[in-house]
Amino acid sequence: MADPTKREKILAAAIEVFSESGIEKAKISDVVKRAGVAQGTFYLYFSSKQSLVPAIAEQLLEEQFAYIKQQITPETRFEDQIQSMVEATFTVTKRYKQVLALCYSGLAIGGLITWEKLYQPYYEWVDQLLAEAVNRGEIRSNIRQIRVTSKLLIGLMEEAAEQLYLFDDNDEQAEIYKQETIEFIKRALMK
Amino acid sequence: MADPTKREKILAAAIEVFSESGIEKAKISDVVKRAGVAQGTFYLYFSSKQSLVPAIAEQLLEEQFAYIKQQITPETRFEDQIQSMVEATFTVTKRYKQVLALCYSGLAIGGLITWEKLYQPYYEWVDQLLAEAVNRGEIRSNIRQIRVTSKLLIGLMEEAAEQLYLFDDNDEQAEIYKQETIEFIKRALMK
Amino acid sequence: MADPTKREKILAAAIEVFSESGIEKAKISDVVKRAGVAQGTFYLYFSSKQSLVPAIAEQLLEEQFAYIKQQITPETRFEDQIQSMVEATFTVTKRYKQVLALCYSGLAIGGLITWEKLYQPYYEWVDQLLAEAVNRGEIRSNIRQIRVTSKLLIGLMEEAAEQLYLFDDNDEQAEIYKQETIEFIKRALMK
Amino acid sequence: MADPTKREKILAAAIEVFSESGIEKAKISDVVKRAGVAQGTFYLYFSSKQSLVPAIAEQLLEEQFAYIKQQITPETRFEDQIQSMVEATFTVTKRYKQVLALCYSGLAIGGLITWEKLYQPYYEWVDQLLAEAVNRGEIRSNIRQIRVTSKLLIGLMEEAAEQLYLFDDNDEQAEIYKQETIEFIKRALMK
DNA sequence: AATGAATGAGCTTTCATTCAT
DNA sequence: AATGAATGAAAGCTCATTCAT
Repeated sequence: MADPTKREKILAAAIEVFSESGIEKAKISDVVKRAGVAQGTFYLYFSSKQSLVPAIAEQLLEEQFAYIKQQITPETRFEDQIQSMVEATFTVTKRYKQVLALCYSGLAIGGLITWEKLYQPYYEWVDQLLAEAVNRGEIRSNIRQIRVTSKLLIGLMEEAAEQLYLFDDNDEQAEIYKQETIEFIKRALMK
Repeated sequence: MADPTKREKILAAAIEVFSESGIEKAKISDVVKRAGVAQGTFYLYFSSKQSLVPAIAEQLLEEQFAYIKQQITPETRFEDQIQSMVEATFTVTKRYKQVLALCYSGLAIGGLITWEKLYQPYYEWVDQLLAEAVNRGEIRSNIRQIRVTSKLLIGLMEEAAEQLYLFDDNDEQAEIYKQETIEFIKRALMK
Repeated sequence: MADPTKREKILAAAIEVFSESGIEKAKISDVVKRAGVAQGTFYLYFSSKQSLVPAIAEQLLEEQFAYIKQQITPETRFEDQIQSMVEATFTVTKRYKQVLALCYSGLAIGGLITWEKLYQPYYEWVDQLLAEAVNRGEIRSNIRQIRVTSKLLIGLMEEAAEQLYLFDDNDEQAEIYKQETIEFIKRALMK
Repeated sequence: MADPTKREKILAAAIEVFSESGIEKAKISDVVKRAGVAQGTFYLYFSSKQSLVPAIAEQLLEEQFAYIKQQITPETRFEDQIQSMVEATFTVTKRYKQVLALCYSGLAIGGLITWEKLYQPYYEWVDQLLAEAVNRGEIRSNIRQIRVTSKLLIGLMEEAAEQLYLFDDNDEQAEIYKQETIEFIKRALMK
């Protein structure tokens, strides 16, 4: 970690280039050009083109998670928390839609375990949110395994946002998607 | 469609090779070798390597959709239909887990529209299922837009199955995942 | 061996290029340019740049051995045979001096066994020559192991020729080198 | 020669690395790592990677020559001297077999003259040995040019040792190789 | 329709060398 | 004298695609 700046420059450039060209078409030569470093410098910080993908995914998920956490107030009602989470998920998905698809595809190729590991803190955080809501009596208590529900919850929100922004790419429908998702979740979980 | 047999051989070989090697590493030369045709023959049936992906996806989705449709009886209660759909989705996902991730990634790169189009009949079919259930008074009638709900429904089931088979890859947990998914959906939609 | 012509073209070009540039500096791109084939074609006939070296060595040794064999009459006296062999060795070494050094160095890197294998027929042929001369009573019969003597004999002739053409590169001294070598061998072996 | 210690460390490391990896594969970065100096330090003592080869060769030949000289007593009979020289040559070749092939190949590429120059003192020393033996009437006096005979003599001994240790690599045959070589030389030169 | 040898653009990666500190 | 991060040219090799047969 001699010079964090340089690694970061490369990573940032890589996110841009990968977004624009897709992972297959992206050339390291473009990445380094945009990062303003020499070709060889790339290999001081990353072992290969492939090894960029987890690094990008990590950064993205971290930003994403940080943003969502920051939007949620722990003390509020679960109902409001859901609304905030959905809003946050849609916001973040919109911002990173290109790269998210990319990461998904990049990791699908060989790094499913990595992906799972990166989501771990997010899962744990939602686990806790759910557990507290159960304790407060806000949501049903017949959940067999909280982790599974957390995954369904997160999966559903992301699925909805991806449907909207990746496939429909229709911002006018945003409200409908969000409301339907919130309603879906609230009914599925709340008493 | 002069010689359906040859096209099908290539497609089947491609599904195998793509599953084994991933989309990037897969070589046309391996596909044709396994299909038992010459290198050039490939280009009589497909315009490029890329063009294989939608073709694979199409075939897979068709099989998948056919299987699910066949499992569902139109006259039964929505509750039973959900159960059957979840079962079917898990079954199909398990069978094609490798290739599904692949297709997802392959299409994510450049063909999101295609993907959407391929899902069209599936969406329509679920739309109708939901509409009938609304008519029968089995599920809530405050659904703003049926298509959005269909997407959420399908997305949730696939998400759950993928979580189970792609990430956890833990067949013992299957029952828990299924039950939780069914419970989730029933509560979300039924009166 | 679909098209021997193309492989041969590449091999011939490689011998030229390798002679001019040395093995390290030689570029495959130059080889194919001179051979008049595409870059990729090279890899249809050779698996790598490295794999050219044994192929070149093989061809060279074959030519060399063929030439030497053709110069020697089996029925003549051993004394005359030695003279012819030395002459032939010097002739051939002179002709291929560039590439011989090259092969020697190229094989020294990783393929000593190959080198030994390529010499096998030459060794056997000299073995026989010596055996016959022993039978005819022309050379001393206290040779412990004919193969060792064959190797010494061949090694000495090549060493002498290489000294002359690679290091001294002085054609005026040729006669002296040859005469001394012949004298050396005759005394060493003949009764 | 500001800091002989550092130069020597690099040289010693280079001999090791070159022996293990061969000259092409050997990396300066490995050499400096093993020498325990920084990458840039290398270029304070050597102008390039290529320039290492003559330096290595020089050191090796010096050691080799020193060892051989030390084994030979000037006053003894030529017959005994030959025996000692052959023994010494085999010993040294065995010890340095890896690096010798390497040097040979390394110099073959571009530095034949260097190689010749490095051998100069060895040639001169053998010249003198032979001259003295002629004077003492131990070997035949019809040698046309002593230098040529010295080269043949040295070449033959090294050739034999290399055959044994580089190609056969069969220590059991050592005695046969040595005896045959000694016999060969004695007959070739002695009255 | 079928073949498969030939193509060649273009990629990643390596590593000797430099130079600011 | 010493460092080691940074450089960037250079090359081996791959593989989707073409085309003469």
